[in-house]
Amino acid sequence: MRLVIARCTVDYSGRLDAHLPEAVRLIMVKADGTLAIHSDGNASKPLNWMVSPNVLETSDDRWVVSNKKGERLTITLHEIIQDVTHNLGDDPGLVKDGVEDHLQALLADKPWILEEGLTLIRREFPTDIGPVDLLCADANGVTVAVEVKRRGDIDGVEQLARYIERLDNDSRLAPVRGILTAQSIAPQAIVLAEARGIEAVEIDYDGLKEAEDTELRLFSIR
Amino acid sequence: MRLVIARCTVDYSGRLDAHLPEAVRLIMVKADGTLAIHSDGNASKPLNWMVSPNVLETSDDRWVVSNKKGERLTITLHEIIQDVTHNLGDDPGLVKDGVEDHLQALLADKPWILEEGLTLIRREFPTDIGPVDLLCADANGVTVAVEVKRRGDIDGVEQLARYIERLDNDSRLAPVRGILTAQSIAPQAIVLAEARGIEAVEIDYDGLKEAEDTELRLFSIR
DNA sequence: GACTCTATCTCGGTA
DNA sequence: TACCGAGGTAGAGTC
Repeated sequence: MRLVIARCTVDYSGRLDAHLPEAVRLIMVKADGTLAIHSDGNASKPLNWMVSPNVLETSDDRWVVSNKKGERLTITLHEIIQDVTHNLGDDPGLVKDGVEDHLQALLADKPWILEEGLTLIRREFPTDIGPVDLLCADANGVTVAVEVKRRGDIDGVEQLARYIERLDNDSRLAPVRGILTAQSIAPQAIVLAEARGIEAVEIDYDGLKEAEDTELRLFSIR
Repeated sequence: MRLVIARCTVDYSGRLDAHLPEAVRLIMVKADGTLAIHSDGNASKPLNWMVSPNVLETSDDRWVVSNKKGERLTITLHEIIQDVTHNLGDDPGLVKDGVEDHLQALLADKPWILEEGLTLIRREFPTDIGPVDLLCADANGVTVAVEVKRRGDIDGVEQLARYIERLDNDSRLAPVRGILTAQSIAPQAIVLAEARGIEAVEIDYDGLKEAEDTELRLFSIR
């Protein structure tokens, strides 16, 4: 990683046009070529950037970064205050927990947590307006579309309602019920879900994970 | 701005839980307290971060950043390789061109680009669920609600459908047609728009800008 | 402060 | 590769 502190002006032309007047900024160049220009205040995001893959051409006072899509970032250097390079090496990467995907995987594995007798037909069931998180069948064989969210909001209810509308057009699936499930569901979302005939089910992710671990300890050797 | 290159491990607990194993990384601390941790590759985004306002407590080998919302970032420093601080000063900020607002302004000026005979009634026409980008009348005097996006997605169709539903309640405006317009429109959005009786119109912003410039050259002295 | 909407969103997944 | 949805979205504007 190369870190340059410099007084510079910047022009970007690509998905939009943007210009940065002369000021002192940090220019960060990562090992893969990703370049970012940061100011000191009022934003965690860079002012300007160009992600890898790209081509960087440098002369004494001008850097030009361009990519295949025809985007171009031009940095004019007026004064270089510091210029250091460090080899950071590979990063083992981030370990995340508690996101929607884990919830979905967990519920795909054990749909009966949501409702007794519920069985999985397919995860990410495709429709022409996007995939339904989980398509299931209830104890009576009725199709159930399940939308999994980390947090249940009005958007999630709307999204599920759209899917149900689509699925109901398929005579092999109709009629279709809906369940919105999340770790916590906003009161407004519960109201809207009721109005739409959709069930809202809060689940305890941490509790489930624990149960999962217990089960693993019971049924497998680790 | 303070730049620390250090071998470190990081734990974040807040909107999710995340952990970074030991590795050499860049820790960037901006003047406003915003902190970001970058690796050297494969991402323009920081691995972990905490935006201002926050509180940073530092000891020799441990930094703890926390905020009011109960989020907490813990950095354990195993080896500090470099630690520099620069005062960058205020940044004059970014000048942009080509975003949704420009499209809207352009279409407000020349609504007939979308459909022959279309005239503007009002830009940002208020409803009780938010403003309609452009309210127009077609060649037959029928009200047309126009939603302008840089990119047309399902959300935009829903948004426009909600506005139309609202406007149709106003006997002075009903019946109301809808046009979703964007530089590019997703296939799913086109499907949903058709199902909702909404037209989807792609427009060429660059071409229009050029036409604009030509027109300016023809009709004004610059 | 809470809500809404845009974004050079970024990022990961899948067809 | 392109498209699509999620995000600790961030950030800006409005109420």
